[in-house]
Amino acid sequence: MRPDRSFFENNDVVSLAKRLLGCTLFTKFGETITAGRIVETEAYRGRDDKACHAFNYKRTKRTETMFLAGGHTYVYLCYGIHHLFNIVTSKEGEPDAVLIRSIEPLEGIEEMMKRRKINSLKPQLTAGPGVLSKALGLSIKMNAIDLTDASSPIGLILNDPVPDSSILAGPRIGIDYAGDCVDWPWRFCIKNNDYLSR
DNA sequence: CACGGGATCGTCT
DNA sequence: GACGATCCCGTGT
Repeated sequence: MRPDRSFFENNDVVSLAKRLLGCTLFTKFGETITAGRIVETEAYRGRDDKACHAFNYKRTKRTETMFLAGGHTYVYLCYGIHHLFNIVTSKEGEPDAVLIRSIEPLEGIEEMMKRRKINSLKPQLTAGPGVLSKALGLSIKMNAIDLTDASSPIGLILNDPVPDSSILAGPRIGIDYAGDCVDWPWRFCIKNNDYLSR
């Protein structure tokens, strides 16, 4: 089942990034369902994290979404091409988010391959924040959607937590500009999974 | 396998 | 007007 608001309003975005590993992310457009198991995430925290778009509570048109209550989507365009999908966390006014970096395909694999224009099942299908969005049909148009609304086309299913012993932590990707935050080990993945990025 | 570059556009200065 | 929380393909070894 979909977790409720209180799950997402957790103010510890780092532990939530770990908790989201193993959970199922899906989209349902009409009768078309595609889904995957989250295997890689990154935490971003507005309060003190220079890698976060909303660092130091910076409000712009784009970051406004991150200030919404936990449980909303935050989707933005990267390098003009890729739509990166995040889940906003913490209470309204506290701009934290978890970037979903990789999923392992579960359902609607044919549809995902069609969207990706790929004709064989390989990690490249959904391993990476840009390609996973494409596979699930996510785009910037789906910014600020409420995941706790049972009628929303995007949803999360809470599964059993992945034990710490199966989680690998490391520095985040592509944030060279983030000063002393570059080394924070806020990237998490499930050990030995075939669908990890890079 | 490591690398280098091109694609492409919303957002912020 | 510059630049990214990326990806893919080409080249060379």
